[in-house]
Amino acid sequence: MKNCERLKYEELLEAFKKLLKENSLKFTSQREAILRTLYENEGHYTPENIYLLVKKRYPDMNIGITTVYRTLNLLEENEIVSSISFGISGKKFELSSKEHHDHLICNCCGKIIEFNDEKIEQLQEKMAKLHNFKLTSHMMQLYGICSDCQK
Amino acid sequence: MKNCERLKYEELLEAFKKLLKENSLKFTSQREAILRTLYENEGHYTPENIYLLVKKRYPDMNIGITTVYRTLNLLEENEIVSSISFGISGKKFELSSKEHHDHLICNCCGKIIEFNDEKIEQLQEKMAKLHNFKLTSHMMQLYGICSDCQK
DNA sequence: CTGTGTGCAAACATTTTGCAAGCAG
DNA sequence: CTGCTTGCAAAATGTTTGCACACAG
Repeated sequence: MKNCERLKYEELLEAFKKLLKENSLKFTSQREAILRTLYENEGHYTPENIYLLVKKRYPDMNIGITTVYRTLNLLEENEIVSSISFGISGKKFELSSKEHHDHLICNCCGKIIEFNDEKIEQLQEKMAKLHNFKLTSHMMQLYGICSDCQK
Repeated sequence: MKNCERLKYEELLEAFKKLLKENSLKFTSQREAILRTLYENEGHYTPENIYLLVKKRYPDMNIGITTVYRTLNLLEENEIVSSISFGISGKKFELSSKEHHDHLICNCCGKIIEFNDEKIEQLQEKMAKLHNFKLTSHMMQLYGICSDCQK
């Protein structure tokens, strides 16, 4: 796990606590467990995935999948995680990093590669302007066969 | 409805019949009703939407939502329709046109505008190449507030 | 006739909601 | 203490499957 460029966990946690306080919400062990699990497992997960990861990481914690859904929605509303719905079954969530990125998805093994291209971003802005849209967000997915699966 | 640039319905129908014949499948009134409904209603619809449109257009036809799902899957496998899953609840389908396009989606009223930008397409190809992906398809969605909703 | 297609009901899968008890502040 | 949170079960959605009958070829 590369730590150099990433937000430290403590900073993330503080941001979360601040957010909770501002909204008169409570800091609970379940909420922290979900946040930490997302932090420790970089990648894209379904609520079910995350639920299982939390149970594995905290075998003694009593947690229900309902809480995972509720917490993910809370985190998404506050842009701490972001979600993306790929073709099949449900949304997948990941921790938002500071940097926006797009996804390259292998049809064969499901691998997801993230990338970012400044020129594409600029063109997207241009297209929005052309249609008088005030852009709030965007996502792009490229589907294909990754180099491993081409062999 | 602009007919000038579009495939005539008869051509679409012939292509569908050909496809059915090649796979030893049968041409039924329900299948035609769904195809025609998609043709007559440009736009992006959920299976439920399409089911209701078909019932409205063919009040005397006995049709179940199951058939709509099965037919949409059949049409999608054969690339006569394509689907896209937006954030909320389920896939939406539309007739495939010859031209690939991307989507500009209003967060407020749900309006969908289609567009295409050759430069973006080229950059997408470039990104795929950079990661040794063999590209099969891609989709891009820009979310924002449309000009009407900004008022 | 044969085998595919259909509608219905039931099964599934995923996500949300109602509720009584638990716990953070 | 107060009221937000939780887990559970049930409900609500969205989609697929099993089956007996219908019908296209």
